[in-house]
Amino acid sequence: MKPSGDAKSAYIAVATRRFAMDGFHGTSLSHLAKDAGVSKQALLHFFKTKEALYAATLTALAERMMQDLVACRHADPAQWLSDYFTTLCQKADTDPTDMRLVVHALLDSDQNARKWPLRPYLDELIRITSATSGGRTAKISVQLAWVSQMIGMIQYHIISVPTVSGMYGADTATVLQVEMVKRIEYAVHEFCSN
Amino acid sequence: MKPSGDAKSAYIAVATRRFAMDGFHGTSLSHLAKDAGVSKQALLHFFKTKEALYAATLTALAERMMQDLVACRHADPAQWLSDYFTTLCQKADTDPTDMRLVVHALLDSDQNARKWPLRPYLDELIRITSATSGGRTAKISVQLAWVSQMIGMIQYHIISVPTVSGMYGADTATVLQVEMVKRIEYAVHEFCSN
DNA sequence: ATGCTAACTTACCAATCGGTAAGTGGTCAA
DNA sequence: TTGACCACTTACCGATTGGTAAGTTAGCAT
Repeated sequence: MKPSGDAKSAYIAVATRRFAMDGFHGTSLSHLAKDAGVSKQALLHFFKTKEALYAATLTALAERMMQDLVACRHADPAQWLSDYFTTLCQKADTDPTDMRLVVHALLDSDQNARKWPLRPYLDELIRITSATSGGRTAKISVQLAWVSQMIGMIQYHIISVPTVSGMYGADTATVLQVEMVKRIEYAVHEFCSN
Repeated sequence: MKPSGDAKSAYIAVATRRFAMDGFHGTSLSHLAKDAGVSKQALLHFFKTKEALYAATLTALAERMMQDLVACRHADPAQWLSDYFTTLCQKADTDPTDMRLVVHALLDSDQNARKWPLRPYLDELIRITSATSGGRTAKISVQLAWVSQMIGMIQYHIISVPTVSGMYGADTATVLQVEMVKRIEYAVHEFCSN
């Protein structure tokens, strides 16, 4: 018998991929079970409801994003932000799972009262921003606005690239990616240096 | 008996609201029928499948967005863009339906081969951008990248405002809105003037 | 009056949904 | 050896899903 933690996190990994692709309502427990190679009651053994499993994937997502952010730590906060946003954009380009999951969760979030697990991640981003020479002068709400504009640009870029490059040709995908990285670096420089 | 066109477009209006709120998979024909005050077979009489009804809402959405864009026509293309993006942002702030529908459609679009109806809208935006003094020099793909960055910022802003202002307090919503409009004007000026 | 068609309705269908109940087989401490 | 526990399975449940079939009703041209 496998140890408990392994199976549980394996189920979360499977659920993460499915929920990111098809959203909460587009994913059924049967599909998840088939993906994981077990019966669907194996999932319900660890997570009492489908909602609970979804919440667990969102919690894991939040931890992952926070770890990625901390992993880019740099003495210069502006460099930290620039590095983080750039690597986030590039990693998401090869695996858009996490970004899709965030956007799906955003679209679902306002009707049910599920608590939003990305608050510490946003708080940390604001903290870094407020440590830059340019961001120091701005109010917290303005920093929040800037931060959510940045991650919004990146996340939207990721979910729209397949469709847009499907319209205008596959070679446009690389242009979109390059332009996004350029805009990130420019925006960080413009906002974070006085 | 009502004329045909009225009922059909009324059903599309109902479906637009529901699909925008809950997405394709989160919306059932029964819910739509209850919203419209008819039996669900009334919907299936006009639209043979749920997918067909969804496609019709997306087509109507595309026409609406194109009309809104054309309605902002201005002699100066940069002013045109600035006006359009700003009014789009403000109208969507009071009624996020269309923006939510676009994002839902984006998340659904890459797996099935449904044709994307917003191509003419994007083309028109690129055409306007290429008419500005600053945009004239850029390649088409770069203009496409900039345009999709702009509408991405706006659409993501709209779908994230409820959640973010739910986290940081209701009064942050106005700050987010004001900062978004400021960023739009700045970005248009920066990209469109040489 | 009659027949045609458009716009529906009621009745029904197999399939699938999330979830419950009751085991089954293996591991491990006592 | 026993009994508890854990990870899981099979069997099953009522509700809901998208969709079909067969009417029903109203307007309208002939």
